Amino acid sequence: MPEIAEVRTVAKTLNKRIVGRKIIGLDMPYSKIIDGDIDEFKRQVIDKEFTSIDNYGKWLFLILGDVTILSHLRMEGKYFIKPSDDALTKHEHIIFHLDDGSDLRYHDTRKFGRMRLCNTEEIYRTEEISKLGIEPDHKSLNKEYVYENIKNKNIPIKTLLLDQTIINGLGNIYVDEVLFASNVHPETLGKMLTIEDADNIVKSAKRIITKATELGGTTIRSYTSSLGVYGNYQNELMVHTKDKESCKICGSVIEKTRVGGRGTYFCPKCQVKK
DNA sequence: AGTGCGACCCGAACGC
DNA sequence: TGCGTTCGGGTCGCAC
Repeated sequence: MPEIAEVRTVAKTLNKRIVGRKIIGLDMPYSKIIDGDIDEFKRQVIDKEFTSIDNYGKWLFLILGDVTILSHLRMEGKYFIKPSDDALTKHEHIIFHLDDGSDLRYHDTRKFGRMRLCNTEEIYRTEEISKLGIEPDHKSLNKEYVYENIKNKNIPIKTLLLDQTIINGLGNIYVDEVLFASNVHPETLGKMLTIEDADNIVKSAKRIITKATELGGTTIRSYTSSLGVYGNYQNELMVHTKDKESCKICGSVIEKTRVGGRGTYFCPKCQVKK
């Protein structure tokens, strides 16, 4: 569930809370979260200090000077800061003991999240990061770029936007919102879309992600908070989670369907399939 | 190469 | 009530 706006919120909060703290110990009750050699990971992060926290799309960068932990929260990954002597809870899988008596704890009910180590100067050359597209609100994202990347695709636009290689950072919630705002039906194949559709998608994505970032992201379902921080974009949602409710624009009944195996909400009147 | 889909996970919601 | 089943959601890897 954490998409770009939520990950930015986590990065911002972690920057305030752990920069300057040194890792003095590490426990890994469920070490499969970490890709690569576990002992090497441990050896590399012990005695390092968090120098800054950043993100690119949904990827979080926990920067420890010359090495960086790439952390992907997938659906339910969360970080918490707690006193070291607090008992571990069921879904706390990776525990960083810090030099001020607190822990940074990675919590993930579904164990889908992943972490791996890389050299800080090589972040953008890693397999995970190098293939990612442009962030929705970055100035270099424009209609020509999007149009060129979708115009030959025999794939539904919803699926294309969820694949992170064109636009980086949109997930199921914001893709539904962007397509609604663009008057594009989620099942429309990439090759059916016009440059005007691409323009609408770009403009909507910029507006929606800018607003969602300002509001700290979206808090829906059981996924509530990370580090005690709640987002407020859920109050702005037009279609996502609105099955059978009336469209705020035209009054039609919002429908729920599946596109590429994902729950998809849309307005049948505002978003006509081509 | 391009495209589709199950696996990874587990708790909540749902159906009987 | 209590059980079994379905759903969800990001990404990878395999199958066609």
